[in-house]
Amino acid sequence: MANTNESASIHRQIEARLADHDVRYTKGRQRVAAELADADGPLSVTELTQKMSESVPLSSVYRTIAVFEDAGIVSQHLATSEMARYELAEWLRGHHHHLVCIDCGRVEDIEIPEDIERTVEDVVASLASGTSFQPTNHALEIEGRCKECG
Amino acid sequence: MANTNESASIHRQIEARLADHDVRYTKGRQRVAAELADADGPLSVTELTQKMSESVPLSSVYRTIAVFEDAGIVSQHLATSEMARYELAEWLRGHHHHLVCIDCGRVEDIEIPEDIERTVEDVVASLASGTSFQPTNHALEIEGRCKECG
DNA sequence: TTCCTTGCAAACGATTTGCATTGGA
DNA sequence: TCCAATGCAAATCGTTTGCAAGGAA
Repeated sequence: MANTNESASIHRQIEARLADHDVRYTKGRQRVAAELADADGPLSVTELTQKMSESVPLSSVYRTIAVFEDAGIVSQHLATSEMARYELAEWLRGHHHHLVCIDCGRVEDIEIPEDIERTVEDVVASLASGTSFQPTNHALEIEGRCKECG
Repeated sequence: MANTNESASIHRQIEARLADHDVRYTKGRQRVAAELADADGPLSVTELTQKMSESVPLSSVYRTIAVFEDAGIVSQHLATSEMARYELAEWLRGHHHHLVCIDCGRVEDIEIPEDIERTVEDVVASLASGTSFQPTNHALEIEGRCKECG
């Protein structure tokens, strides 16, 4: 994700998506997008703000996140945390899952081999088949202790 | 879970666990536990309070939840919601997963056949094997549209 | 000029906490 | 009696919003 080409491509896609929603891709929004694209896991608005060198009011970052969420550019991470954390949506960063440290709270993205992913999808499909629930997405969150807290 | 015997057993287990933590199983706490045992999905403190006939201050329910969480009796549901939702811990209600409606927000427990569960565990194990992350638990959240919102 | 965007401060809502009172062992 | 548990009100803290100033088309 630190790759320059990928990053440029992501920015272009975000710009296009925002254009569809008739909103501008301003510098402030670009900065937030850059941090999200660079992150290795979902970030809270506070973390996001701290990572941005120049001082930006929290409310502006909140508004940017709201615009992004509305346009489907970011999604909120499933968590038990007191603070919401956000990451680029799947169509931008690819399907992935999370390792959540139960001690320090750190969340790390994890990519999962295609064959295993297919297995998970089979599981989801077979679970839903008995019900009238129509699945559109799934999240496999793995809790445990990370390297540092191990 | 509406079964009386099961329910009685759960209360006994909770009482014992609380005793281990040197806290009493008071009437207020029993009422909260009863609602949780009766629920078919995780509940917010507000929902919990509303379900309890007699009026109880929110702060008391919050405190009960805090005590329960501390004793490992309830756990907080993984969510993107603005309000935290709680359910009885796994050792009390068994391992299960969730169907989350992306329209109405309703969360429903889903039990998963043993062979499929084993598959999920294999997936988790194989994902963690490459890392220094030590998994202790996992959650498979299935998002989609429920019967009513379908 | 015309709107969208931003900053600042105030408002909100979920959750927590201080303190005095109640109640169980 | 003694300390945990509770009710109430005030405090916190993440998040949202009103409004006026700034900026792009």
